[in-house]
Amino acid sequence: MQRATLEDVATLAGVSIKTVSRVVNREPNVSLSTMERVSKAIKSLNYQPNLSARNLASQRSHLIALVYDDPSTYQMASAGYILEMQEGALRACKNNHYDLLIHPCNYRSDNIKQELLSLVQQVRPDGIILAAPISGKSGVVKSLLATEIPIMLLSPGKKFSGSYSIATNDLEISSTMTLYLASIGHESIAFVAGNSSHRAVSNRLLGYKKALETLQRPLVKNFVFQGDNSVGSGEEAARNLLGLKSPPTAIFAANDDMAIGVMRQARILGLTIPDDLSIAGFDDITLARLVSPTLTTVRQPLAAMAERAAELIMDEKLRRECPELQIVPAELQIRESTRNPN
Amino acid sequence: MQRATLEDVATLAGVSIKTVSRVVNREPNVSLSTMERVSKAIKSLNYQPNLSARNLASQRSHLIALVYDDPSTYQMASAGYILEMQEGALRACKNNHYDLLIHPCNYRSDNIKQELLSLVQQVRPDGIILAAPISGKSGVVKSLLATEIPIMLLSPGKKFSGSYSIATNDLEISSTMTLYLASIGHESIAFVAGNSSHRAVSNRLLGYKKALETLQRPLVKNFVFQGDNSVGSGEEAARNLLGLKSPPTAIFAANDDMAIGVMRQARILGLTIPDDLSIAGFDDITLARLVSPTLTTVRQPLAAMAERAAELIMDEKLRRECPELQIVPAELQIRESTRNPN
DNA sequence: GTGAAAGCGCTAACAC
DNA sequence: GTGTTAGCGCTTTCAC
Repeated sequence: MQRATLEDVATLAGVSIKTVSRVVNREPNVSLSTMERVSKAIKSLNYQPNLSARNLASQRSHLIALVYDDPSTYQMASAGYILEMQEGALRACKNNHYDLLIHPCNYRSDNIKQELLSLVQQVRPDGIILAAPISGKSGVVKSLLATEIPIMLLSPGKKFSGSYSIATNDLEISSTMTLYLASIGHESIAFVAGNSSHRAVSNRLLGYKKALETLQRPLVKNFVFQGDNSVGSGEEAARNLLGLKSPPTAIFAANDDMAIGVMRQARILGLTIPDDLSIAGFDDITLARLVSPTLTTVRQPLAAMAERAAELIMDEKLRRECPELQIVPAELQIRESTRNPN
Repeated sequence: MQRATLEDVATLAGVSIKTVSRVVNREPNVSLSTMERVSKAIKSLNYQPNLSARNLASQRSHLIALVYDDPSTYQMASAGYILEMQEGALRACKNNHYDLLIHPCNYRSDNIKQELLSLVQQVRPDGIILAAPISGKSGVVKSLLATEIPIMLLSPGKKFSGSYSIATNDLEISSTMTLYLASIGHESIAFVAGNSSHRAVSNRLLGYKKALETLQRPLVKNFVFQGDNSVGSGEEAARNLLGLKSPPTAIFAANDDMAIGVMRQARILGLTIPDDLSIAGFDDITLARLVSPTLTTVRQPLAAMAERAAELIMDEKLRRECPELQIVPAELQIRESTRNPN
């Protein structure tokens, strides 16, 4: 199939290629009649602009690169996350005739910087979206900033001026979850903290603490268990917290994996969820809806965040008008694993 | 950051751009000494070829498009599949300096044909991988064939000459699974058939039948329940099959969702899995390893299939030498949900 | 309102 | 071995 070019269209419509280009790009200064003539020619030849040619001439690729930690190195636990981000980014792309290029890369790899630099310089995406935890790697972000394409950081560990950060209100929503547990009658609420290397995760502990302050309750040291984000550490937390002489009636874990560990261990200890113990998590992983009882948790609007990121890349005006840090609020997902105590 | 061009490198190395081009593309006819000089210049300028320019000139984009049914329309049940395909395709891409562009689209949409045609004509990927069930849509495949880029079909419903198909041995492996169940002592094995619109799924029923022939057992009509690939139809199948006056001791479902439905319903009926009933599925979805007991199933090597597809796109020679239909064998995943009866 | 001409950075075909 | 010359199909600048 021979694809039509601007010139073919121009010849057929009896105008210059520039005029056709104007019509294609919806630029002003075309009379209605010629526009119609050109439109007809475009349709009859089934003309489609060649992206490469357009990119070469205009220095835009109509491509967005989405970069995240390679799930295969993580045993696909993060499948839901990744698809959600892809979905959000794609939604924005489809509305704007952009395409999405995905580029998982190993967080731990040393040459990730070089790898992304190559990606940017060769493919020349119009912007790049970095998902956590890569969005927190200073070296990577900094070297990318030098390429002068818009850098979007999803839930970054820190702020990098020159780039845009899109994050959730981890602290506030964690506070809200804690307050929710209190509101349904829990007097003693424990917290399983996560690996503090991710800034977002440590903010969750701060949210828990803030809620206690709001409630004018003391922070009981024994009620905060330091986990490491793994299911195993959730189990350990449960053994520890439920072994206290006055155990909590609710446990809020900084991520779903740990919450599921808590759930599993609580059941081994003979407790019924949520009758004997309420459990809440954070992240809303796929499994959260599949365990029984289903897990009360916090849902990060990852799709919305990625969509926003993509929109900002595609719209320079929007970008200039918005702050470098934007918050997309998370939401409580109240399910079966929490209810009033006793 | 100003990116270097071939010309910059040529100037610095004191050669023509063609020579630099030769070095970059590892073409022959460059003396060792000039090659070294050029290499040095490339490094010092951190030269990276501009893909758009290369594409425009050479008619290759170093881009592969992966097209699949949009998971958001399916509630993300297929998350595992998609990531596996992406992973496989990406693995091949990384080895060859290609990039991957993903393009989910709604299977049911009417203008999917036009949408993919636009994708191909605008982005000009060097090839396109169509996942099932889109790989079975005649109209789509045919119109894509006209674009003359390599079309790779993953587990297609039919064969389309001119395109390449990469499939698993659904029939044989289903037979193998049935034989396996027989081999551990099951005398009566029921089958839950899936929606026959997908050719692969109906092949599974044929495999079951073939195994019965091999075993010289009669095909009991009541032992084949027609489901629709959903968990709900699995539950229905269980109610039906286990309500028979001589119920089967093993149930093999044509996909994991239905197997999980069977499992759920069997438990409601008071049966213990696998003591009272063995259950096997097909697909090895993420959930298969998460349910308890873990589900015996068949694993399609989706990553390997996608990888192979990508390799064929990137290597024309390979493509010419291989048959249009290639089989990548599936594997039994024996887990906890099957054991000897009684 | 419209068009001519000059590139964007690269590859291809052909000299030398 | 190496260089020269045309483009690839589009946008951009500027003239009309």
